[in-house]
Amino acid sequence: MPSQSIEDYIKAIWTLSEGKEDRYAVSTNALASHLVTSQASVSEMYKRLAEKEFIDYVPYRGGSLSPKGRQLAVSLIRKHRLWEVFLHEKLGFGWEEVHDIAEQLEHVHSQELTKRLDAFLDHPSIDPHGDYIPDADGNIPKQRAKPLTELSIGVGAKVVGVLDSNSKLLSLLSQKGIALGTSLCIQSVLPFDDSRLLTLNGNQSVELSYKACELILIQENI
Amino acid sequence: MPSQSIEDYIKAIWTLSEGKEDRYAVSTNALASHLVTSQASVSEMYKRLAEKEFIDYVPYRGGSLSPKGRQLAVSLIRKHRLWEVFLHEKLGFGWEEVHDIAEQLEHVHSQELTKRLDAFLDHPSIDPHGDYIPDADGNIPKQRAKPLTELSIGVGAKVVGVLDSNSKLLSLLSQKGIALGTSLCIQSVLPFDDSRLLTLNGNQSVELSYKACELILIQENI
DNA sequence: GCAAATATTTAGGGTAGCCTAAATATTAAT
DNA sequence: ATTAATATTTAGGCTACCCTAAATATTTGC
Repeated sequence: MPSQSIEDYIKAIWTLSEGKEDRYAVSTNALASHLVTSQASVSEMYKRLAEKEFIDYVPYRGGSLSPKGRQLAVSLIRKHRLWEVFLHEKLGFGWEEVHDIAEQLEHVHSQELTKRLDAFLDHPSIDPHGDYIPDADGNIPKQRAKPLTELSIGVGAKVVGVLDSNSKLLSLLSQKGIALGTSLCIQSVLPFDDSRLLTLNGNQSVELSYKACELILIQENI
Repeated sequence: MPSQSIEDYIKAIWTLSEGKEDRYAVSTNALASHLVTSQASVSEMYKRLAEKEFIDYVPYRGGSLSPKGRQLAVSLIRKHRLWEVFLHEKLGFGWEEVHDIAEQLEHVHSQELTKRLDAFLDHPSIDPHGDYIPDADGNIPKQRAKPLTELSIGVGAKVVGVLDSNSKLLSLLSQKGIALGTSLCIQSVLPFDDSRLLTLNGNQSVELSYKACELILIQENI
């Protein structure tokens, strides 16, 4: 059973190499500052992780997840996000509060627990921050959700998250009737300030500033 | 934040001194065999725990929980038992499966989580094994539930647990209509084999062997 | 292409836990 | 009241992490 510390490192390497090419090597420096620890500790841990075959490590070149490492990382991400859904949906925590608690819960070892939790939550595919939850086989859409500012006019899409847990943004959105899962489409882009005029759920019309649109993550309908 | 190891020790001391007088000192030996560790480790840890004021420790005389230690122990027991209820009631785990997972979950630090979990579960007072769950202030009935064999004829009581997670016993009980929370009273004790003739919930009559009665925990009505 | 800047590793040390074996205290038995 | 048995602590050592400071690689800027 990997220690909590090892799990934290593996998850951090995964996070820092997300979106990068396969076998992207994370530098000692980047990992140290992400984990708020010393470079010496990372260097030491890289050796341990390589020894246990969680990463491929070439001194001075950083570490990249091995298949075994990626599997561990993804299972941690899966657990983390499932717990976030639980905390938000079932216990009523705000999406800005769930992270720290999920950070602890993700280290609980029990495949059966993860399976049952997933079923209890009705097999969710996104967490309260709009991040995709890897499925039981570790598959996760690599296509990142994109900000609303990058959506073309007339293309249907669904809100899958926000890039900011700032509660002011959240209250603005709820005021406008925008929430996770809301279907929308851009009617037009207003002149001068680039505000978007949106159609929500096929009927309601609302206007949203460029500043807010930048922080809303959407997924285009297929 | 106390380490997981410290929490395990404190909980073990609490467990071993349950039912004993206040400030009962647990011997090094007893604790070592309970935790399946060496006596030397316990001796060492006793010093650390005393230093941090979780216990009172007199060398060669064992350790007893301080108020601070008892508070930590009870909060762990509370979390453990609440998680057990969650795993059993919400995720459908059998009562024999919940212990090991709850053992991990109890170490998650978040008072708010405990509070919300408690509310989500509707403030349960006993766990799937029939053990009392300490309330938010750490109060827990000291009066242990007693086996049905010790209940006097004609005295009303409520089933609060079983002493065996054997599934055969459980299916026997469900067949007879006995479950956690069932109110009952002993009508009579049959000759020769000491089987009990019970009245369930004020109406239904069933017979139960001495062997089964020994394993059923009840609490007398007040 | 080489010096300066930067990144990384090694050296040397620390703490929390764990262990076994040896030393010492306590308790029990005659 | 000694001795024998048992319980407990101390001594000495191990691993997994963590740290700072020093040494060494690599990269960058001219």
